[in-house]
Amino acid sequence: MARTQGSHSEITGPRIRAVALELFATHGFAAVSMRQIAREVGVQAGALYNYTPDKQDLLFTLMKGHMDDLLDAYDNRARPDDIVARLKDFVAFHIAFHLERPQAVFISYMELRNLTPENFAVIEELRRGYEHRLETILSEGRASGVFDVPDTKIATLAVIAMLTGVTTWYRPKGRLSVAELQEVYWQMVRKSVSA
Amino acid sequence: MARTQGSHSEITGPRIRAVALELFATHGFAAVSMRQIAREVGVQAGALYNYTPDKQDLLFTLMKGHMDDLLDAYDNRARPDDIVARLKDFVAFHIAFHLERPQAVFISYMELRNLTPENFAVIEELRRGYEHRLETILSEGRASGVFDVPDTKIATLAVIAMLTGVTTWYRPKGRLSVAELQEVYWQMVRKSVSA
DNA sequence: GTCTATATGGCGATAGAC
DNA sequence: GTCTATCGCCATATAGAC
Repeated sequence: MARTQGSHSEITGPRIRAVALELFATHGFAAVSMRQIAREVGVQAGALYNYTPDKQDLLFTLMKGHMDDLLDAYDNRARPDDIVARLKDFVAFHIAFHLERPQAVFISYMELRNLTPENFAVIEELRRGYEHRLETILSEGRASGVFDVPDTKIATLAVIAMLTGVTTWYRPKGRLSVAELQEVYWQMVRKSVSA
Repeated sequence: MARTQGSHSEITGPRIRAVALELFATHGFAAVSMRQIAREVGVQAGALYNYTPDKQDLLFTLMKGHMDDLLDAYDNRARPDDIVARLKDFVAFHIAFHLERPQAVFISYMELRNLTPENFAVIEELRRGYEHRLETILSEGRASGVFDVPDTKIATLAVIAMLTGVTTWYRPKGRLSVAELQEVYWQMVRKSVSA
């Protein structure tokens, strides 16, 4: 198929997002320029605007995509009937998912304040939806007497904060495998909410 | 005492740091300009350089001061003999200290990547020192059979991540008092490391 | 779809008058 | 100690040629 010289519509778009993800995660949204992204992609700065209306939209697209992936991945898992097993599954899922995409996780936690209010509201709503899935597990378990937590809302946030913390220090070459990490964290979470 | 017109050496320095703290926490280091800081302080941009050699030093001073305050405050507390009481004290201290200065906490976690490598190393060392204080508690408790944690290093990071998480959602006008929060988190931490 | 060129404005930091 | 003025540079985004 004949192609205009230098034209790569199917390649350049994803490349731009991949480069932006990497650069935003490393240096921060505000510290990265469109020229820097263009240089890394291998085009001139003006060409970026064929793919994104502006820099803000580039950030929003990355964060929205990450949250959609997170919710889709969780909702498409087999959901154990047993409530303890369901909590264990959540812990394992959260750790594995977050360790697989550290850059997207980093951006989604650090760059919230660089979103416009409208975009922030969208991401915030998705994040709350994810938290709600864990809170439902804790509430059900408490109702049936398996879990004992003074406040399911706080317990939800506490567990998620604890689990997400792994992304700040985990290195693939490290002492523990992901499976071992999942087990260590599961024991701590299990005990922290146990009756 | 006679004073040169417009000269305020004892006031301007602290004012600059207070304004920078506020603006860095709200918008991020990279997104805040020296002109913005100067405008908020009420001086011209050039005058800032009587107090700081550059923007980087302003950030480092804020972060270093925060870490020094944290370690001083912790080390100047009465330290309970009982190991469980010592862990409970750590939990209460960490929550109270962090909730009292949300902006400094925010900067210290979010702006690490905007430090020069030399400055980063200094902050990192202080942070490790703080973590070490908790790890010592967990190790002693495990040795005496009071705590059961598979890995004191991971347990340390997990507990700190969980506790620091309160700063991302706590609002002074909220449903729970700081004392109630301390109690809720203490119950979760206590159980998570219990034998 | 990508290029070059440019409009428009802000940046960190410094010099020298007062 | 603060001011005004400025250096040299980079920013986002757009226009129009190819």
